[in-house]
Amino acid sequence: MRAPEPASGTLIPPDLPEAAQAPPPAALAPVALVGATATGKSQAALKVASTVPGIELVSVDSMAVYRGMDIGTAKPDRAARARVPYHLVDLVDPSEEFTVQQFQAEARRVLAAIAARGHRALLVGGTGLYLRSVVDDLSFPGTYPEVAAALAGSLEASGAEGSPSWRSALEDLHRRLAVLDPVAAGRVDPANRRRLVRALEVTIGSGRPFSSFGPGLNRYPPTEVTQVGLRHDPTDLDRRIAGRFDRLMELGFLEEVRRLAARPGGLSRTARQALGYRELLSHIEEGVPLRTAVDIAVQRTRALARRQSSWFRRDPRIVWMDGDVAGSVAVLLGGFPQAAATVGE
RNA sequence: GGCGGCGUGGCCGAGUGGUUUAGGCAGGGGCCUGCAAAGCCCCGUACGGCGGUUCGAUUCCGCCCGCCGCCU
Repeated sequence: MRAPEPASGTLIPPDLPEAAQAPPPAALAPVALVGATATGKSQAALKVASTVPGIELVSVDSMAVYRGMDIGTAKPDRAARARVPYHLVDLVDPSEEFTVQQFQAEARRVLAAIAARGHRALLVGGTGLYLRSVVDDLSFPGTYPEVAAALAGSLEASGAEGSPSWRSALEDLHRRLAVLDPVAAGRVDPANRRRLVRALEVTIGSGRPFSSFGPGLNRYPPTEVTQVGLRHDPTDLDRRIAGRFDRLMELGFLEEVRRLAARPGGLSRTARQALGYRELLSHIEEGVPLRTAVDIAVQRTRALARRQSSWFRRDPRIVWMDGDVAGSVAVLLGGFPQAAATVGE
């Protein structure tokens, strides 16, 4: 009898979804478990990792990379992480900025190490772009801060954000991109300042069209990574989200945010946009009523879940399952139903 | 009981006697190669009820209903 395993007779669904019957991927190729927030991915992954030998978990979560942001990101606790290798969490200090680029580099390193050990990686997480960066081995163009600053500066100088002159300046930028890189211009929404500036930054900075760095994200080439999507009834998921937030508050989420905010470096631009942190920060720093902050956080989390579902839904390579996926994933990873069932007894 | 005010789409909230019937939030859909738990785009003919005035009423008048305030 193993202490951490709750009694469960449903570890293995009687019918294995198609994924389990699909041609087996390369022996050691990673498997990914994806889905919206609060869907139970991490729990399922931990379950799998504790039943199938040689599995190492790799988090694919843009916010769990920050040290000290534990409660709000619902990181597995110390005990769980002691039992199962859990990578790509606690990579940087919350006062530092972090981007896909770094994530990808770390992921490559970790995945190589896992393979070298003869182990198998189970990627778990809900940050779509981060996952794509490893699944599709995207190559990100570099960054050209001076160019970006100049572009941003010209926009700022044109007037207040949203003003007519500002809008026309934005249109000018899009026209400029259309000349330098028509393909990219076609992909970037003229109103999306951030994407627009980025495409221009790369094109001008590198001297190569932004679009030449990749086909875009709406191409889904074959990959050796088997991706399993965990789906949930939307109403049920909303309930889980609200319930989970209450639980996080009870665990001392507010205190965690206070502590982080009080640190010398505070929270970086990227770290402070984490859901829950952002809203709780508005309570701490701007006096927004706690109740309001919490309500907003829950609402925004629902919105996030929708965006995540929408993102993953588009990827035709993902095999969807609902309910208890741990058993199926275990099989996929080479575990045996009997073994898992025995542990679950 | 009297007097006054209010009653707008799920919520908040402008407004007008008659071209496209504000806006915000929530909700739904979609997008995306360096902030991605972020960012961006699209989607809503609603004016409490019944009469009246009017060529035409959500907007004016009357009554009714409901809410709020004050008075007795």
